[in-house]
Parts: sequence; structure tokens; C-alpha cells
Amino acid sequence: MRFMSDELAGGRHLLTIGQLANYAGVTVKAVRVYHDRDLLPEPPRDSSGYRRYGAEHAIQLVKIRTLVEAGVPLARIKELLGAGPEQFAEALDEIDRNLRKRAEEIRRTRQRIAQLHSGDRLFVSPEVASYLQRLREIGVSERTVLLERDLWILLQSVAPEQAAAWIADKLAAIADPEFCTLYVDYDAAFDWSPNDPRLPALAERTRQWFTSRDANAEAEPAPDPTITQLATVTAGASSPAWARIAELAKQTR
Amino acid sequence: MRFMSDELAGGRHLLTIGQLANYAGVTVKAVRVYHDRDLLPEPPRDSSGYRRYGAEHAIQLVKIRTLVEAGVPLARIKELLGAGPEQFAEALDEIDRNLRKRAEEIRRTRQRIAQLHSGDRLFVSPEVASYLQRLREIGVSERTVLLERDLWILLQSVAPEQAAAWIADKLAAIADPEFCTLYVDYDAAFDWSPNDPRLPALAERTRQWFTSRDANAEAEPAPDPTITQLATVTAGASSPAWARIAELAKQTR
DNA sequence: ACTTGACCTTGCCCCTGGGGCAAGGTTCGA
DNA sequence: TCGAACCTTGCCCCAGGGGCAAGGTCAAGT
Repeated sequence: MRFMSDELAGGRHLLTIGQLANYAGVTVKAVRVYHDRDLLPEPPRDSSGYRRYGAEHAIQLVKIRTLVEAGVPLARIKELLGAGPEQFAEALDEIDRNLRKRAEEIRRTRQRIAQLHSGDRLFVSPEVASYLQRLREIGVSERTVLLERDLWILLQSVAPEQAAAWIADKLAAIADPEFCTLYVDYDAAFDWSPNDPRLPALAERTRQWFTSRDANAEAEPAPDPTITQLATVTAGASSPAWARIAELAKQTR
Repeated sequence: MRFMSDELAGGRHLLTIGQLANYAGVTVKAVRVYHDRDLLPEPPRDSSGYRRYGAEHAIQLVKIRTLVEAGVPLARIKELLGAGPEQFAEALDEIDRNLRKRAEEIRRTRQRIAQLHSGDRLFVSPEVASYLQRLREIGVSERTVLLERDLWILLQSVAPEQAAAWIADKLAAIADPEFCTLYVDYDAAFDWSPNDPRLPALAERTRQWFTSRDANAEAEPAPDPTITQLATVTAGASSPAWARIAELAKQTR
């Protein structure tokens, strides 16, 4: 009969790779990878070629696992274990800062995931989101609101700064009750025939609203042709009546 | 002169891959990977072969990025985007649970990292850690404490359950002042010559302490030969005097 | 009309941190 | 003495892209 301690008598290295891995809570494969990467020194082998580990390896392995769990890349761990204690302490500080940052990111991601559930706050800027919300509140149809949303998405992608300037303008406009009724009437006109007799009046009211606004505002924000055309073209593409209004507005101007 | 909107007039797809990627906060490469993985439909191409995206792609891409950031594998994301809304909601719940779990893990990892800074609480069980702490408090040399620590590490790796039983025993013993003075004397004897005349007396006191303890305890915990041998052999390997004491104790028994 | 720089295209190989499997050799407990 | 549970090396595979090559295209300035 043999005791395990008979094997130990010869030296301080008695753990098999499986025992070591189990102790540290890692897989056998991981231990071998750490050997390959020179993070953990290769221990002596016993007579049959098995690796035999001692307490010093166990300690080192727990350090490695702790750093790995903290998200430190293996190459960096190798540097750290070889460095002096003051660099090590400094590195630990930085690792802790990273961990805190990651916790914060998880917090934000959780909020995002919750918003993914419903709503479009995720796809547009907060300003645009509240603009869309106002549209819904004054009774604009969901179809038109979604059309607006898509327009803003495109706008923010193509020219984020001009989109920001324009949305500020729109947020101001929607505080005006006259603009609201005008918008609601536009919404209703979506399905009208392009020959509907009510269209010229709507175009005229639109023209008047813009005129009075431009009179009040001293320096109107430069009306970038790209963006205004983008808006009209996109809108016109979905509703023939809206396209007709744009045409009428151009003629009277 | 051409306006960007001239290109748009033909359809609703106007973003280049770079604009799209920039809007969603991902790299161009990532967008192409999502095409390869069938997460994001391939948009139409313009006359020169460039991909041209619309708002619907932007929305889809933001969803994808949000899920990717939450750590959802691409294959799973593909399933989710194709599934019905109730499965989607269910999946979001599970993802959120995972995120919370990860936040908790980060909290624990931060504590571990802090302990890595100094101390050996990471390498042994809490019971062993407090035992080692007691040894330091009664004045045992650091060298011997480290020797004990390494022994416990090996013990916990080879036979965790017996180590747990033994440490309970040791924690009881160290409450006995007689055991403490005995331990401190052992510590001092580490460097003695194996022929030192004080050794037999020390061996005799050891024998007596064990005898009286065994008399008090009715059922002594099965003295596993593997473990006791491990202890004696490991200890004896580092100090000839200790080896001599073990030999003396064996003779008198 | 030409150039320059920023984009776009496809294709291929590279990285991390291991997992899985093959094809053996070893040791343990009954 | 046998089967289960170890151990050994070696090789290929995965996600989620990054980097680079070798081109084609576009807008602006001169």
C-alpha cells in the first residue's frame, strides 16, 4: 500500500494539474495555456511525465485567475507578474478604475435594453424624441409621426449638426398653437387627392405662417437647400397631396 | 451643381455605409460582418456598387449594437430579431438578468483585486486565514507562518474536506494557551541543531499535550495517515530539528 | 484636366482565450 | 486485472471583429 505522502517525501511538488486547476477554479486547459503564454512556470515532471505543482504555483495561479476575471489580457498579466511591487500596485489601481467604468457601462446598457422594449428614444436624439412626443400629443397620426422619425434619423446620419440646429427650430415652432393646427391639417391632407380644392388654401396658410415667423425672427437660421429639399422630397414621395402643396408653395413664392 | 437630395429623390436609401456606421456608433467593418451574419439585410446598391441605406437599416443597426453591447452573441441576436414580440420581451428580461449578474460579478472581482494587493486571504479558506492571523498574533515568525500557509494550500488542493475538518481542530487548539506556547517554542526550535539537548523535552511536552487533548475529546477526528504524514514530511523537509522531534515522538509513542 | 484625400469594394489572414477531440500513456480503487 | 478517471501532445474550431492589400469612386481645389 502506498500513501500519497510517499510521493511528497521527495519534494514540495505534489499536485497534479487537475488538482491545481480545481483548487484555483480554472480548467486544466487554461493552466496549460498559461504555461504556453509563460504566465505560470512549468513545474517539474514526475517519473511518468505528469506535471507536479507546489503551493507557489497555486498562489500564482490564483493571482492569474483573479486578474483574468478582472478582464486583464494575458499579455498584460505577464508584465504585471514580472514587475515590481509599486508598478503592480499602480496597475491594480488602474484595473480597479476599469472595473468601475465597466460597471457604469453595464448600468447604462441596462437602461438601453429597457428602452429597446418599446419607443424610439433609442434611435433619435432626446430633442427629436420630445418633438415626436409633442406631435403625438397634439393628435398627429402615428403614420406621420413615423415618417417624421425616419426623416430625422436620415438627417442625423447625413448632417448631425444641421439636424441639431433644425430640431431646435422645430421645438420652438411647435410651441406655437398656429403651427400645431397647421401640422394637424397637413396630417389630415396626407390622403387627399392632389387635385383636392382645399389644397391651395392650406398652401397659402403655410406660406403666411413662414412669412410671419421670418418677420419675428431677426436672423433666420440659414435655410440649407440640401436639407429643405431632403424634407420636401422625402415627404412628397409618400403623399401626392403633400407634393402638390410643395409645388403650390413654390409658385406663390 | 448637384444636391445630395437629387440622389434621394429616387428612393429612401441614401446613407453610405460610413454614415450609417457613424450614426450607430459602430465601425464599417462591423456593419459588413452583420451583413455576413444575416443580422442586417443587404441594402440596394447605387450605380457604382456602393451600399445605400435607409432609416429602417439605421433602426435595425442600433438595435443590434445595443444587444451586442449587452453581451448577446450575434447568433442569438439573429434569432431575437426574427422572433415575435413576446419572445423578444422575454429574451430582454433574461438579458437584463444576465447584466445584473455581471454587475454583481464585477463587484466581487473588485473586492478580490483589492485583496490581491497584500495578504493571503485569497489563497486559503477564511478559516485558515484566521488561523494564520492568530499565529502571527501570538508571535510566530513570518517564515513559519508562510510554511503553514503553503501546507494548507496543498492540503486544500489534495483533500479539501479533510482540510476543512483539520482546520476546525486547529482553530480549537489555538484557543488553548498551552498549545500557543508549545507552537512558539517549536517556531524557535526551527534553527536548532538536530542534536540540541533541549529537543527531547520539547518532544515530551508535545506528546503530553496530544495525550491530554485526546483524553478530553471523546471521539478524536480520525487521524488520517496521509495528512499527518504530509504534515510531518513537509515540515521535516525544511528543518532538521523538527524532523528530529518527529522521530523522538515516534519512539516514545 | 489633373491631383489629392477621403470613401467605398472584396478578400484574406490575424488576434484572444480558450473548447473539443483524437490518440495515446498512467494510476487508482475494487 | 479491469475500468474509470487521470494525464500527455497536437491539431482544428469558435466569436467578433482588426488590419492590410489592391483596387474603384467621389468631391474639391487648382
